[in-house]
Amino acid sequence: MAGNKNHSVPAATVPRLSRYLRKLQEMQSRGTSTVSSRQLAEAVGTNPAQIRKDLSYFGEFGIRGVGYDVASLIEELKKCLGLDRTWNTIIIGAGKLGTALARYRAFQKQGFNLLGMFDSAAAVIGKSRGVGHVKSTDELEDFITSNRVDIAIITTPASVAQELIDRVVAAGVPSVLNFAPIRAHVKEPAIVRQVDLSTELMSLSFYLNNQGC
Amino acid sequence: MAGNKNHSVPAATVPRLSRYLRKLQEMQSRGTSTVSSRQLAEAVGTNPAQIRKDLSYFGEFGIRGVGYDVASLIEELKKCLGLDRTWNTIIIGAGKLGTALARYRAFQKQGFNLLGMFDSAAAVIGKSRGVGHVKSTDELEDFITSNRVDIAIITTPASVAQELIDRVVAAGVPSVLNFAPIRAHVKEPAIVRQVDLSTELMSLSFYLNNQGC
DNA sequence: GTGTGTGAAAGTATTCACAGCC
DNA sequence: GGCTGTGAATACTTTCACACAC
Repeated sequence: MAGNKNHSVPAATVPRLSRYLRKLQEMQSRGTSTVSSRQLAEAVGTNPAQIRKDLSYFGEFGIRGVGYDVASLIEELKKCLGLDRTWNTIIIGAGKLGTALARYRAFQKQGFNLLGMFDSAAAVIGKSRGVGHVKSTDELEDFITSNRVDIAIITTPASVAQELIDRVVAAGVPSVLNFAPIRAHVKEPAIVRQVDLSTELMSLSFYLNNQGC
Repeated sequence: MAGNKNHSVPAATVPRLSRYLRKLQEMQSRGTSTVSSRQLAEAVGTNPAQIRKDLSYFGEFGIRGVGYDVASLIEELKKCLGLDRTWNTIIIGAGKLGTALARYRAFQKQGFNLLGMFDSAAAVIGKSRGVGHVKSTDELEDFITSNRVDIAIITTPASVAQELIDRVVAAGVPSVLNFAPIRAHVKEPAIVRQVDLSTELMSLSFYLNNQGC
């Protein structure tokens, strides 16, 4: 069986695949060569049937009575997740958070290639922030036109985030990872994901506060 | 495992409440005093029924035929989310990301009070990182014993994250917000939430790659 | 025997649609 | 007229349980 289309893959499955991948890579580095759905489920904190069901959307990767070969399951998952290629990224916002991400080289190893950083503050433009010089946001459109940019990572203040997202999407960037504390919107067919510190803190607050309201 | 959750509020509702709150605060600062579920839904990108259903788990906050009073809905949501009080936090890991979070004062305004930062590297201990001096992780247990710490924010490398989480939870911290790229586990009744950059990037990769696998 | 792959069942979440109130 | 609050309906997700392969 070949050519599963991913519009039938449940949205909830996708982030789990990346957690399976990470755990499998960790197991591989410790010398594990075979794993059952039960062992992997234990390691990532889920149910074995969840894992088998998730994998079943993409193919049959296991051997009955045995389990999964760690190395080949890693390869399959990377293929499913589109990690058998390189994605070009830019970071917009060269503050502390943007700089932290630029210097976080771990994801370069997974195929995310940081092409450049942009900021609007004269004080940081031209400075080195782990990936060449910081460019002016004025140059965004030109840069996107002459380089394939797959993912724009937004680490600007909330006040300018949506405007910058609109600009990069209009210039042709197909996806956005937004760290600014706004609910960003993009025009179809572009896609956006949010990383939202304050929502996570407030969720903790809710569960800590379990006699309130 | 037996997961005893708060009341009967769906887990999916909780993070949405914080997004409603953020948008309402933004609307209030622009002078809006009344809002209908349709207007709020439009602003946050969801369905009006979703909002009414989410709010209905906590009470009846609206006026039929009119909508919601922005100011009083803000107050109600803050109460529901436990934001009518102060939560004490610490940051463990004084690298770029930890420092970025420490300097991000926006969440101080929502009632999250940063008590201190901890690191294990001699080079940063004692340095100023936006909130007094960075303390040694050796002092964690003493600090937690003598100060009420509600939330530990983990911004360390993956290799030491789970060990530090185990230590702070054992010392009595009831909740953890983990930025390290591991799937952290905590012993009941402590709670943990993950902010996972690489999972988000890989999810984008999956959807960008829509003819793969 | 062991463990996968998968329909069916159970459990959650979202959306509809309308009664009731302003 | 408008809009909320909510049971009912739909859609989605997880878990069960067992046929089947090793």
